[in-house]
Amino acid sequence: MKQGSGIGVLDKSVTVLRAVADTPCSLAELCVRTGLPRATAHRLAVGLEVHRLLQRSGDGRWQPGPALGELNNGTIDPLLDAAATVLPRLRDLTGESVQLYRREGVQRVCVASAEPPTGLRDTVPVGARLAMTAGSGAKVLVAWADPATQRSVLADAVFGERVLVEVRRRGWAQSVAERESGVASVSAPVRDSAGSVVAAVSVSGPVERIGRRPGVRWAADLLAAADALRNRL
Amino acid sequence: MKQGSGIGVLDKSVTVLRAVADTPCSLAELCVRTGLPRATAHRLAVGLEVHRLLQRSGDGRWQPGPALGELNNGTIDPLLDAAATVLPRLRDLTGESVQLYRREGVQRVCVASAEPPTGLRDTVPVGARLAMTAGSGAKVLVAWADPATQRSVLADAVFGERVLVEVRRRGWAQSVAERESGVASVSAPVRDSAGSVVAAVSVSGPVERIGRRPGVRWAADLLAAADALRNRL
DNA sequence: ACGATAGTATCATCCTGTGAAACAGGGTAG
DNA sequence: CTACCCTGTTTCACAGGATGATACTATCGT
Repeated sequence: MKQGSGIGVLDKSVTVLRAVADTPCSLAELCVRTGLPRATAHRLAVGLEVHRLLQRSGDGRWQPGPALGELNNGTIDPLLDAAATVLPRLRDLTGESVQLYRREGVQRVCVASAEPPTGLRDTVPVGARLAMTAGSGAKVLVAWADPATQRSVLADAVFGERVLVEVRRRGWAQSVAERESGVASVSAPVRDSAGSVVAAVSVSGPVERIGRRPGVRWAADLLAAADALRNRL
Repeated sequence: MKQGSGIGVLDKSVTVLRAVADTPCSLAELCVRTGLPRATAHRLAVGLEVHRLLQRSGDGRWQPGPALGELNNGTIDPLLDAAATVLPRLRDLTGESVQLYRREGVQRVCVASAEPPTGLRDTVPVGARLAMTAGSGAKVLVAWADPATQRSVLADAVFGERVLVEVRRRGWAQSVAERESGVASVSAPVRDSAGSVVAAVSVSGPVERIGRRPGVRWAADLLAAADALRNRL
């Protein structure tokens, strides 16, 4: 899946920004998260700092800078605002990684995430584009998509129309090793006040730990989180 | 004043982002605002669009993209949030350009702006760093700065300690052709709930139109705007 | 039909960004 | 106290990426 614009420096810079979006980190950790050599990661991070897109905390860790809010002309996305408190709470409750996805055409984008600080865990960087052909978040977003999008996606999806009917009936979806080997997840739709599905909130983690039916454990918590998000829109 | 990081593509990309932060624009206008050749402006804008840092409105104009909010980990700056409504209102009331500045060391940064759509007007791009040695915004930020910063700035400023005493007494500052020839401005401090000055809000425009004593006309409106900002912090 | 303007694509050229290596500083184990 | 490891920062030869003039396409106004 195309993640780059074709402009190397821009692509790497965005990789760096995404790497610290969820959690601040040291330069060494930034190299790990981005895959960049230390000299390159350092040069780009300092460059972004000059433009106030990144800043360093007191202990030297890299984190998002104030210009991100300024370049947005003060526009606050209420869903992201709500996600900033709801996702960490769901992560703490479940002990697993949590993501929020939005549909964009026949792809989905991770627009917010919260993950446990240590241990084996599923990491989806903010900004990452994923296919809509696999995974519980995809099932949810497709289940409530327009018919044209459904037809387009189902042509290549690992699930079929029957699964989508079930997702709409049950109100949530789960998957095992669909998007990624060894990972299971469960997702629920986030609706706006008009009832339209505007995002999907997901809990994901290794199959060995969360089992093949994570919905049994966490559907109620997920639906509560989805409601909390909806109530803030 | 150093505005660049030394990484050409990053610097140009940020120039593009800043150019559309306040008001969306066409590609042609983007070239004017950034000074970039059309091929370069187009390539960078499309690259930023791929990363969702820019997006195109229905009529093809470039505007901030959703990733800016996402990369910020949902962090909302209440001052910028408040500025998004207060600054446009002040611009409409005065008919002139309005800016919000924050102090950063011995410089100030324009963190929000609102300007009239047409005609002769003072443009300060969001993200621009200005000196603290001239201009009404500088006077306000220095007047309430710590003594060390005051001493450092006053060594090179076009105003002296006496001016700062007067600014603190009066509660606002004005200037004529200090930061820029032909431009006059008036500024007021924005305080937080503890009473500390956290920003300066300014009205600026051509001297011929707003006169050499813009404070007479707009000090009351400015102070009201500063209060409106403070009440949202 | 024509000219102007805007958006998009191409590609020869040259300048920029890369990243291995070196350096400096701090922390820790022996 | 010394040696080693790790982290952050800087340097610079070189490879490759970004530039921007130009061409192309589409739309609009006269």
